[in-house]
Amino acid sequence: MLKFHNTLSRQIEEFHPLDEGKAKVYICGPTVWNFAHIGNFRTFIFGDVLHRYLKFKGFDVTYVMNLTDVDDRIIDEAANRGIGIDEMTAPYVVAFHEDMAALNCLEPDVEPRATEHIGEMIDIISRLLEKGLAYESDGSIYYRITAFPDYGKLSKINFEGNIEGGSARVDTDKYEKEDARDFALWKLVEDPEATGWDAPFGRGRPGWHIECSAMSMKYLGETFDIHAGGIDLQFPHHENEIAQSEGATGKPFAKYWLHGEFLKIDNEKMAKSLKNDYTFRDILARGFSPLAIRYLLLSVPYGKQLNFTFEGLKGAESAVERLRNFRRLVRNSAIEDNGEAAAEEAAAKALSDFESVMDDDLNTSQALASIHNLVREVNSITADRRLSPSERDSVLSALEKFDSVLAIFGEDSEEVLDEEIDALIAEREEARKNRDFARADEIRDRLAELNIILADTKDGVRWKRG
RNA sequence: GGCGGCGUAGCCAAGUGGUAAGGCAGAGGUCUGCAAAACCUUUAUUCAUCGGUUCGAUUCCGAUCGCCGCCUCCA
Repeated sequence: MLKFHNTLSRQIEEFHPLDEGKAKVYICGPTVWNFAHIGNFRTFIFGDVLHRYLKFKGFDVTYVMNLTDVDDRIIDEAANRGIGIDEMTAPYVVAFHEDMAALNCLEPDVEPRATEHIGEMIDIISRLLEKGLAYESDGSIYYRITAFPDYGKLSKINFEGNIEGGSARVDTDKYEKEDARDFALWKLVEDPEATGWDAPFGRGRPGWHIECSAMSMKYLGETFDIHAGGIDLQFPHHENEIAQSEGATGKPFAKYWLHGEFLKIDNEKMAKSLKNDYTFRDILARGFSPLAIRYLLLSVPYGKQLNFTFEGLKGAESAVERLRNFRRLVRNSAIEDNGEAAAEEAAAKALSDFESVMDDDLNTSQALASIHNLVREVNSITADRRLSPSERDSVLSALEKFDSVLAIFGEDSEEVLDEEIDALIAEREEARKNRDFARADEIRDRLAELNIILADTKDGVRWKRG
């Protein structure tokens, strides 16, 4: 039974989420105005694991990730350059897709953009106006928080202490708002030259939060299962989404809220000023593989801060390589119909461990441990004897299942023996038999230049591409 | 000022009221012509500090120190 530890979900136990075999998931995606940094990808990779695990559990999943392309920074920069918003964001959208693909993330079922859902946003704002949950002031539209008593239940924010405490910066001067906490749903654009959209309540631009209410409900319904995103979005973004959506529909919005915690870099916060806000591309340029990056980002459960270091990334690289070697060795291992089943039992145990820890709020840390345990056990077995056919099949099948969720093994390059390589290996074997080790090593070096790494085992010569 | 999280071996870290997963790195060994890979053994009487509750706490409570986050459209 899949459980999440989010506090809000515990408060709404009357829900029976995921009980109809369907899972509807919305995750707040990137603002497509630059290359996303590695911290963003932690959240997106966690979202991907959620997506994959729900499928693993047999749910019919609808996974929606939005691309935020309505943002004053984007709109104004596009206007400065005299190009459209789409043209402005296109390179970053392409880059984002490339990065996500490199990180083995499944494509979302829907990837809606804010610019294409202005009409839906206007509809929600109109409903809020009708219900008295929104009001017009100086041509802009604001949400009336005093009319939504549940406000603050997600982030458990205490406004009284906050505001009286003196450190909360709520700009009361800028607009004529009824309450300092009220937020913009629609921002009036007075300059006819400036980019804006027409609405019954005036020409303007949508507030930041309304897009996610509009797009999530359009594709998933007024009540859906899981809403995910980075922890920083919890307040005010997600709090405001709840207020807008539940205010407009009168129905519960998302049943579960999952927030990806922040990354620390070398135990410091990630910040532009510290110059440690690496993009995925920066890290690739340092020679690390996407698989290792994915592995490292999954090595700590999503709800905990993760200390990202390049030393840790090297470790992840080794760990991934070990897993890949293991799969290759099992796949190529000689088998023997010996009726043994110890490895089969280990595989079954590992799978059941994997599922029970993943069920517990997606504990990827322990999920990885269950895989490593299997590796160690099967390696011990194969050191002594050959696997039985059913042992080998069950181990390979378990690995496939693990990887359908974690996606850390990567593609297995089919080891088709080129005739040239084949001939060289045969020649080397001949040389070794004749104890002409100089020649044997020469051939091994030659193959190494071709990026072929040899391994002599008692079952014959193995090779892999380096 | 308000709210929340964290502090576990050299490093990254999981976890639990009953006596510490996993990975990386290190050390020794097996195997090998040498390597590589793999395997075995090995690294925390101890989980920031000080008190309290308990038969028993790393795990619960309180205090202290340190770090991080949200309250600023930064994942």
